[in-house]
Amino acid sequence: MSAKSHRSADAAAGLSQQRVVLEAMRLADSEGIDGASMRKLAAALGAGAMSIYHYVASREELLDAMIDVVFTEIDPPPVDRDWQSAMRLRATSARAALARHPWAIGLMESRTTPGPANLRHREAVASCLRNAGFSIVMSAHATWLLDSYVYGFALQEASLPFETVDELSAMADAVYLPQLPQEEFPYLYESAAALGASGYDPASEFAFGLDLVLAALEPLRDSAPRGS
Amino acid sequence: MSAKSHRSADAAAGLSQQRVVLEAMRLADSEGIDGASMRKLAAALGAGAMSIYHYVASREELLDAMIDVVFTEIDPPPVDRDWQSAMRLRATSARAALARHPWAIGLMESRTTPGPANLRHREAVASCLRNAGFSIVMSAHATWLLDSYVYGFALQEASLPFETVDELSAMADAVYLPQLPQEEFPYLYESAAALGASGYDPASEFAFGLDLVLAALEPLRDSAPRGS
DNA sequence: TCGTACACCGTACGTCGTACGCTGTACTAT
DNA sequence: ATAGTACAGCGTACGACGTACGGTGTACGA
Repeated sequence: MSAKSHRSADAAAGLSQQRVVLEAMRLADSEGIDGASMRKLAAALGAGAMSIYHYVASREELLDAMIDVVFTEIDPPPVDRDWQSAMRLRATSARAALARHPWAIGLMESRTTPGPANLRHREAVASCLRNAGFSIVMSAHATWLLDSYVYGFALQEASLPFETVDELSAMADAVYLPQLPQEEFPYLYESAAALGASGYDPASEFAFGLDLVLAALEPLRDSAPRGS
Repeated sequence: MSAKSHRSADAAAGLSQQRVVLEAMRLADSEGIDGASMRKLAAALGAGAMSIYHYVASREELLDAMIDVVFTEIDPPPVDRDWQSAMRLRATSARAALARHPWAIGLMESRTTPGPANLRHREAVASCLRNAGFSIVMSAHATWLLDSYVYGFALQEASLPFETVDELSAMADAVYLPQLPQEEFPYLYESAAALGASGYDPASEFAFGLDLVLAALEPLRDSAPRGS
């Protein structure tokens, strides 16, 4: 018996807001967001259901905290790089984080108040763009555009019915193609056939659109700002 | 008493898969997706909770059907226009539909099998791009990019804490700005201040990124395909 | 007249979030 | 040593949820 626990099951005694939120994320990652119910979360922590409410005011607040941890995991754009590679690094990191935590995407829709990590991250992005010579409104445009792309890509990626490239090829050939009446959907069919044949990599698909957007944004900077 | 109803409360007697799904959408639009529970839906239809299961196998299937109706509301790219305006129309229509039905965005993440309207829509998009001279893989790239932008924009728009432009100005000045420590978040602050001053229109914000992406895609078509 | 199919419903089970009030421990002031 | 107070955690209970199961009345063909 550990010195700390004063009664019954200890289970690495001593909860904390951190431990609660992290365990909730672990559960949501592996079981889906419904797997992270208050009761199951408590059980996973070796505690009673109501104990959680000492560290989190409500389920809503827990979800907000989980989202903010996700933002913690997204690298801000590094300051010592040209703006394109800086933003590319941040976007890539964001996609990875959202792929790791697919439940976060669906959550963003209902949740409106940004947490501190979220704010810090946005500040870093705004700083990067402004210092690269974008005007205030241009920075806002660029942020909307880039964020839309990242979130939308993550959303689509999360709704793909497979996890790995091999699974795709297998599924495309075995399930998808036979179900697609070729006469009714000729273009979808040719596309699915090509995909099944060539394999498919979400990471490089993501890079394609990202580079295209970054390049299109480049000429919208003010000429000769300060650094970079 | 209408001739059709054989017992008790009629409530425009005669359910149907259509009526069920549309009422569910109406409820979700006005009360959020949680407002469209099976019981509340049944109540709104003047029926008992279990009656719904005669038209829909499960809640999951109901949600799938709702999503497919949303795709019904998105105009496919018209065939008689150049590819850019065709795709612009479709994207604009998609944004509008998703703004009308914000619950649909969060749903896409969990739901993997596309309904018939979804398939028809994707086919029309693929057809438009292929006929505009994009190669098979280029069409796929363009679709991913454009869809990512549309979905991501809708996701961000749905998580905005206000509905109208006036609300934004009011909120920016009254709530947002005072909460943002100017020393800690100088760039966010200047951005919020500019937004509060100038007003903000989601529709034109959407158009900005969309036009930029469409223009960036233009040179990726094969030279001299067939029409257009 | 009977039988069968259909449309619909009531009840019940297990789950959920959480309000409320109770425990036992630790620490502080006397 | 004693009393008081704060903290951490729990048990129970309530109303909502999705839905399995087994009705029950009406309509209609034979």
